[in-house]
Amino acid sequence: MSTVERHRLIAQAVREAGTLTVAELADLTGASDMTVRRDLDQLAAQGVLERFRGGARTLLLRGDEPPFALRTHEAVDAKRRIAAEVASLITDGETVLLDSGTTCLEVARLLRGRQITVMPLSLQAIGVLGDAPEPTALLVPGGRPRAGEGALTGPLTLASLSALRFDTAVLGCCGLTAGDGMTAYDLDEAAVKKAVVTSARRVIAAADGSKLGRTAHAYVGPSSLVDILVTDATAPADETSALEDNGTTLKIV
Amino acid sequence: MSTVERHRLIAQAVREAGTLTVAELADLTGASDMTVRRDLDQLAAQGVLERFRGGARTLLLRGDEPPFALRTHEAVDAKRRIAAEVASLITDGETVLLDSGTTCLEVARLLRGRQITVMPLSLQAIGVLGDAPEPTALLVPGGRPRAGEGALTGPLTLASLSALRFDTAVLGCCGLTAGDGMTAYDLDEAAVKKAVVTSARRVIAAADGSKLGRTAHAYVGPSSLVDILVTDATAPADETSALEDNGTTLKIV
DNA sequence: CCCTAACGAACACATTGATTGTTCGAAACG
DNA sequence: CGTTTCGAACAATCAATGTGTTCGTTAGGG
Repeated sequence: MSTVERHRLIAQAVREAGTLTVAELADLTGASDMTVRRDLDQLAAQGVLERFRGGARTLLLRGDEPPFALRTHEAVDAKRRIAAEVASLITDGETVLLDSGTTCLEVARLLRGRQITVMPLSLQAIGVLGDAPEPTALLVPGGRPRAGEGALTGPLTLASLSALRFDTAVLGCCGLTAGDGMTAYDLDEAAVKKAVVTSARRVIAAADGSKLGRTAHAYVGPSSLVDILVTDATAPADETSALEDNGTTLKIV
Repeated sequence: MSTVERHRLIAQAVREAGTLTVAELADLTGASDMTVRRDLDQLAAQGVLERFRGGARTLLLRGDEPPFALRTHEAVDAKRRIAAEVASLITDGETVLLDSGTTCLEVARLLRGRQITVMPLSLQAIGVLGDAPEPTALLVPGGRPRAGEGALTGPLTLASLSALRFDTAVLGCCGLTAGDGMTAYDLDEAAVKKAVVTSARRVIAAADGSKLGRTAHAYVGPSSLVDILVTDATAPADETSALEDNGTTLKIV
């Protein structure tokens, strides 16, 4: 078992049980207690759980978004396929806005070296595209990164968005339904997504099936603002057809 | 010999000779020709030199600034000492502007975890501070990164700077003299440095001795806008005393 | 106040990834 | 058309990381 697998296993177990001891987790993972202790320290630093002497307890409430470091390793190949489709929808010469989130980060990797101008809205994507080879042009938006997520938000981000217009925006989202529209976990991020939609002529949403039919806290806008939705086959059929009725073009990979 | 040492050796040799063959460089470095070829490809990608069949020729004119990747490994311990002094001049709770350049990047490393708000003006520094532990707060300026340097410039950067005020700015520079003032190699960077000075209450310049008495192309402003200059003992004494006469406080480490 | 369990530091070991050199077939230049 | 250079592939080497063990220290409970 790799390190990240064990981290996910521990995070999930602690989240479900609420509280677990080091010994229980060592037993569960098959690793030594020292390794479990090191894992718990790392997960605590990521804000996933809280350490106490002898074990750990969860910090994530039900419905909370799992931290970025864990989401990165969930539904990996679905995200990769979705990202590949999104990248293929982008034409050379375009100016592209790239949202934060793990799926969009995967898109960023595929855009390296493409002949486009891209403005990524997360620190991670900036890192990926920061040393991209020619002819890719990078634009950095201002902003304050959300802890753990690296998603840029705030007045500087909104100002950067309002100063520019883009051919295509690639949007990630936490929830998307025909009824409740697009939603995000974080209010500031939702404000950024709203501005993104305003600044872009074409909006591509990249969301694996688990996001469809789900509703998060912060409202972004109606589903009709999504021109193209790229998702995978795990998306519920009733939801996708309802989204299609609202005017969104579907790409299921 | 490490990889970066060999790269520097090759870059310097090609720069001085103008043109060298793979065989000559393999002989010089003691590495195999395959390794030299790989090195040349990497240096060509960095814009240091131009590949041709059988060897490479320099792209750097005399007086040009060597690329970032090479400067990082020059005067390493002087930069580190200067950076340590700069970091010690910054008080907890301050808001700090951090310029681009290799010396300021070293400062960024020392600011990780400090209780400050910091806005770095280069991609590299953003990368270093992007996952800084609490209680460091990061602000990202907008901008277009200069190829190879990662220095953020342009209207978005200027807008971000004009929207904020800072307690302290840490400025790197390419040249600083009492007579010609502060100068940079790049016009856009000079414009950013001007805005930096305007947005900061206190200006600390971090420049190793080689920068003093040197004048580059783009004018930033008179030396009197530097409140504190942190440099090392290789700085020419006549220059430092002239700067001191202009009102700059000296810290020689 | 003491005892026990948990912790963290230090070391050894394994595994992984990066770097380098070699070989060989392909391509470029004269 | 021959020679030289190049690039891909493979194997060897080295560094870095992750893991487990040991042992002295510390925190908390009785």
